[in-house]
Amino acid sequence: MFSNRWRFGWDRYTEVDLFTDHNDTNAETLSQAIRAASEEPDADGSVLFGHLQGTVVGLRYYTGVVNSGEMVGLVRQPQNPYDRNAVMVANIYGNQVGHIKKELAAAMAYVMDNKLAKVEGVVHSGTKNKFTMPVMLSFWGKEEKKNTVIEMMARRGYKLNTGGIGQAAVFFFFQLKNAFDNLFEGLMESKDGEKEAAKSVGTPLLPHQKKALSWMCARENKSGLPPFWEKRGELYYNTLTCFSAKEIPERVRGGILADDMGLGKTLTTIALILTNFHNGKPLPVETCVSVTVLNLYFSITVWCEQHLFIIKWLFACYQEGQSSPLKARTKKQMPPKLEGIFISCLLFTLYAPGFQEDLDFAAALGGLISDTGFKKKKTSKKDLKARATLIICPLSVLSNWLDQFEQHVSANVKLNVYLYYGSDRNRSTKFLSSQDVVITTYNILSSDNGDKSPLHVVNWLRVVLDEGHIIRNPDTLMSKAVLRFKAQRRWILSGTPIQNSVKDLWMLLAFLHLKPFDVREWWNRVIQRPVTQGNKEGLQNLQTLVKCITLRRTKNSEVNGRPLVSLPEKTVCVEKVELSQAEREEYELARNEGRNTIGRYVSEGTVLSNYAHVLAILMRLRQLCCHPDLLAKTSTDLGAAATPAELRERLIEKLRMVLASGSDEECSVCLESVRLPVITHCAHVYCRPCIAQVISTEKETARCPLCRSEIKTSELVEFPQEEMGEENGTNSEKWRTSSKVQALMANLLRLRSEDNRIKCLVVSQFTRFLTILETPLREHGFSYVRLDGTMSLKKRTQVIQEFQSSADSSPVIMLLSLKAGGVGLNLTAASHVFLMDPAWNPATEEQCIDRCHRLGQKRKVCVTKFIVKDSVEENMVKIQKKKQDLLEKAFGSTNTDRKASRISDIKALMEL
DNA sequence: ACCGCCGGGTGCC
DNA sequence: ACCGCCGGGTGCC
Repeated sequence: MFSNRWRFGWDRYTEVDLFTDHNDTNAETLSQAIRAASEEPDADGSVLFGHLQGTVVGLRYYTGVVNSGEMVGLVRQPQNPYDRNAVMVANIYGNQVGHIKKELAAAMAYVMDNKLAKVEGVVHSGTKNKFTMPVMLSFWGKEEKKNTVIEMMARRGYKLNTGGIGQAAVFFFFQLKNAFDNLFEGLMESKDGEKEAAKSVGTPLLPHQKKALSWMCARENKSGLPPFWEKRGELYYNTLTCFSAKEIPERVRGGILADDMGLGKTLTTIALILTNFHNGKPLPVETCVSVTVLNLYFSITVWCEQHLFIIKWLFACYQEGQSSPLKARTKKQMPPKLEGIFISCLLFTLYAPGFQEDLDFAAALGGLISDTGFKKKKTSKKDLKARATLIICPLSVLSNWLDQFEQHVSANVKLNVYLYYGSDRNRSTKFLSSQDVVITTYNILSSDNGDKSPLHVVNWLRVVLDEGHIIRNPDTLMSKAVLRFKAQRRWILSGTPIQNSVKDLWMLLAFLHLKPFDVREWWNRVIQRPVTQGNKEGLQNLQTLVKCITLRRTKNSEVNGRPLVSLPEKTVCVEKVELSQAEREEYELARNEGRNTIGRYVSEGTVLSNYAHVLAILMRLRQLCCHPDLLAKTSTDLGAAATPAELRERLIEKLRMVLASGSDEECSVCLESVRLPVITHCAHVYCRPCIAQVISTEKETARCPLCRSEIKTSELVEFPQEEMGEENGTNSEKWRTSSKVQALMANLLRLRSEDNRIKCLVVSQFTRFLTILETPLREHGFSYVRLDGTMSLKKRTQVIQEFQSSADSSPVIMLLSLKAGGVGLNLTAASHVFLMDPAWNPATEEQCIDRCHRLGQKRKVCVTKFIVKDSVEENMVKIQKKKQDLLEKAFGSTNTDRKASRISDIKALMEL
C-alpha cells in the first residue's frame, strides 16, 4: 500500500492522502497562494456584484475541514493536470478543502484570470455528506466590470443573485475617525498589575510604566488564547471566521504599545528587554562586579583565608564549566552564599588597583553560576538561544534610543548594544545574534532587504518597531522587509497607530502575525470591508481585536484616580489687544466690505459654493488683526475664465492664497488640516486622498461635499511642485509695527527683566508674521531661532537642539509656525508660550502648547493668547469653544450637521 | 453516495 | 432493441 503512493503519483488512491500529513508544507504554500491572490491592488472601491450558490467537490481527498459559517479562500490552480480551470478551495489556515465543481470553475476561472472580479466563499450549511458541500460565492469588483461579469456568468448558465444588495452608505473618514478615537481609548482598564523592573534598570519606573511593563511581560509570557478564539470541547474555535483547529492557535507574543508621547515608551521597552528574558527571568548581563571578582582572582592568589575555599570552588567550577555550553554572562541572580564574597571582593578592589580584565573567565563564571547553581527547567519549545532584541526606529530618534540606554541602564551593567548603521556596519549574523540589543533604522532596512540580509537570518528574541505606524503602507520595501523577520516576540511602539483609516492597521497586525489577519484576504473580508461600510459588528470586532493587543494611555489618563504623570501647572490667559486708530480704520473698511459680500451669499444661500471667497475675506480680516503687511497682494476673483489654462491658473492662484499665509486650512472631509492640497473647479480645497475617496465612492455622481457641484478626479488642480515651499522675500523696505507686535514685545521685555534666561515660544499660523517679528526681536537684542514647515529635517533638529540647550548662549526665543513639526517635538526648554493668533481648530493650539507642557517640563507653563478686541478673532474664540464641545461628544454628528454648523460659524464670525 | 452518470444486460405482461 | 428500464459500479479537479 505504501508503495502505491509512489507508483501512482497523482492517482486517486485515497491511501496517498491518509499517509501524507500535508498540513504543514502544503498549508504553507496554499497560504502563500491565497496571500498572493489577495495582494492585488486595494479592493477599496469594490462593490458586490452578486451571490451564487456553488458546490465544493472532492472533499474526501483532502484534510481541510470547514465549519458552518466559515469563510473559505478560492485559489486558481491553472497547473492542475486534470483541468486548467481548476479552482481550489482552502480554509483559513490554508488547508485544502476541495475544488469548485468543474463547470462552475470554468466560468469562475475566466472571471478570476481576467481579474474581472474577486470571488469569495462562505460555507453556510455544514457538511451534509463526505463528498460535496454547498458554498456561497460572492463576486466583488470595480463597478465598471459588474455587467461584464454578470453577463459572462449568465452565458455559462450561472445567474448571479443581485437582489438585496443595497448601495453601501458613503462614510467619510471623519465618521470612522471618531470611531477610531474611541477605538484606542480606554485600553487601560483592568490590564495587569504593576511589575518591578530588573535591577539592571537604573531608573525607577513610574507606576504607569510598571503597569505597562507588567502587561508587556504578560503578553510575552502567557499562553492564553488569542482574540476570538475559544475552546469548544476538544477543539479551538475562532468565533469570527468559524474556523476550528485541534492545536492551540499560536498566540501573538507582543502587541502595540500606543501610549501618548512622553509617557516613556522607550524606558518601558528598555525595562522589558532587561526584565523579561526567557522564562520570565531577567536578561543575564555582565556586571562590573563579576569582572572585578576575576581580576581579584588573578591578581592575588591568597587574599583572605576565610574566602580561600570559595575561590578554589569557583575555580573548580570554572574548569568544569569549560566543557559545558554555558551562557556567557553573569546572571543577575546568584546564590545567596556567593553574594557575600562578591561584596567582599568589591570592597577589596578599592585596595587593589590596576587589575586586568579577563572577560573570558567572567563569562564562564557567569554561566556557571546560572547553569550549575540553578538547573534550567526544560520547558523550551522555543529557541532559548535567541538573545538579541532588534529595534527599528526612524533616524531622527536613533540617538534618543542610544541616550536612553545610556541613561536608564544601571552604571555597573554592561549591556551590549550595537548600532547597525552606516556603511561599515558589522554584517556578521553570529555577531548580531550575540548582542543584547541591535538598533537600526527603517532606511537601513529598506536597503538591507532580501533573504540573505543579516537582519533576516538572525533569530531574534524580539523585534521592536519604534514609531511603528511608519510601516502602515504595505507596499513599501521596509514594510515587506519587516514581515520577514524571524522573531519570537514582536512589538510596535506608536503614539498614533491609526492615521487615516482602518487600512493603516493591517500592516501592524500582519507584522504581529495576528492570525488569520496577516493574510490580507481575511482581514479585508472580516474587518476592513465591514468597517468601511459602516457595519457596527465589524467595528466591534475590530475594537475587540485592538483591545486585546494594545495598551494605550494618554497624558490625561488616570490610574487609581491619580493622573499618570504630574506636570507642572499650566496657566492660560487671554490678552486683549486694542487696535490703533489707523489699524482700526483699515480693519473696519475690510470688515464692512466682507460683511456685505458674505451677507449677500447668506441671503442667496450660496455661502458654501462661494466658500473659497468667504475664506479669503476671513483670512484678510485675520491678517489685519496681526499686521497690515500680511495681506496677500494677489487676490484675483474667480470670474468667468476664458480658457481652461486660464481657469487652471486662477485656481492655482486661489490655492496659493489659501496656503501661502501658512494658515491652518481644514479639509471638510477629514476635518484635519489639509495634506497634499488640491482645489476643485468650484474652488474648494481638500486633501487629495480625501476627495479622491469621495469621488471613487460616488463615481460619476460625485459632488463637491461643500457646494454639491459635480467633481471629477481629472479636474482636481494641484499646487505646482516647483512652487511648494517657495517663500517670497518680504517687502521689508520699511518695517512697521502693529498693536499685536507691541503687545508681544511688552511681554517679552517684562519677562527678560524678571529673568533673562526665561525661554519663550512665539507661535503664529502666518509664517510671514514670524518674519515680521524677527525685526523687533533683533532690535531689542533677543537671541532667537525659527522653526517652520519649510525647513529641512536636519535644520529642524539642529534648531531644536540649540533651543533646548541650557547654555547661556542658547537662544531664548523660538519663532514657531503653528503647524511645523510633528507631535513629537520636544520644546520643554520654554516655559512661556505666546499664541499670536487664534486657530480654527483648538486642538492645533493644544498640540502646540503640549510641545512645551509635557514630560520633562520642570517649570510652570504660562500661555498667553493674543486676541484683538472687537474683531473676527474674538468670534473665532467663541466658535472654538463650541467646536470643542462638539468634539467632546463627537459621535453622532453627521456631515449635514457639520455643514450647517459651518454656515452658522461663518455668520457668527461676521456677526450676521 | 439516501445522489447522478455511465454502460452492460436485458426485453410482453 | 436504432429504444426504455433495471441494477451494479462508480465518483474532484
